[in-house]
Amino acid sequence: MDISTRQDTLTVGEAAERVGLTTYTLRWYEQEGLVAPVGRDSAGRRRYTTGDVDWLFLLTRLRRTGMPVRDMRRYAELARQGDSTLGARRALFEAHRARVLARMAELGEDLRVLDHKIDAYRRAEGRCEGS
Amino acid sequence: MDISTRQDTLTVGEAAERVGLTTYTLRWYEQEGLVAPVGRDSAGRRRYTTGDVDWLFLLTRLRRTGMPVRDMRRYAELARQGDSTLGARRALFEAHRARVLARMAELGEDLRVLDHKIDAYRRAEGRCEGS
DNA sequence: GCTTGACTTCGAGTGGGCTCGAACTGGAAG
DNA sequence: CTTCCAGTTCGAGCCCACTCGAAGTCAAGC
Repeated sequence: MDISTRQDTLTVGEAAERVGLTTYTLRWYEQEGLVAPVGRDSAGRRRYTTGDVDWLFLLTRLRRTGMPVRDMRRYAELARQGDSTLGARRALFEAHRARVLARMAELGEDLRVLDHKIDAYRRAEGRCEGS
Repeated sequence: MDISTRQDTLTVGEAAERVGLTTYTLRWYEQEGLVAPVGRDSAGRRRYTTGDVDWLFLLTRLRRTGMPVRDMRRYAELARQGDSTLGARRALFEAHRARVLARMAELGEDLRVLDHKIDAYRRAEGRCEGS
């Protein structure tokens, strides 16, 4: 309907909004090699395909789970090399999965410490009530 | 038995090892007001009491659960003000607890994305097996 | 045809959390 | 008495992940 949305591609601003990153960050990711060079329109402006946006979304999940940008770059390089790296990519994800699980377990333990502390505060408040 | 461990206090190096931080970080925490000024021996060296170490341990849990140093400082300030801030400190912990829970939920979702991806890689590897 | 606003590149700046080097001091072991 | 080690202070430096300002370009709307 709107000629500007024709062709199923998004501008950097639109893509940024979709994936929850800023336009600055999107350009920086490309520059850092986390994203393969994005297609351009006749005026040299980036046009993000659905595939590009999916890739960016995946990157945000990796990032959010604590993967360093360095490792994301390595992953992106593997992906660009095609099917021969499928095994390596899976291994990378499995290793990362294990780290995320460990992190969750750690958070669970830390949560128990917080709970104990909250309890201690409740008891202390009870004792100080009348003072 | 060892005269140097007399008095139940630890040097900065020992304390660092116990809580899993570096001596640099321990001094920096003190400088940043995350830790009240630590007692000194006759030569001006820090001596960490059991209480100091417990406090440091708690700080490491807060840090590990993603609390910014800024908030840890605020918490330390409250603690230094005594019992009148018990309620505020509990509130701070409860708010933080909620954030940690949210973070864990988020990690759980992200984990599902990772699992789907691992699955996709497995299937792709199966398909490429003979090539 | 002019204005507006989102885009472009480039390099510099920011904020968080440490991390370190330099120069010095003091107590314990040989 | 000397050597050594672990401490002291101070300010500077580092790494990460963005974040931004400046100067310019271009297409669309009025």
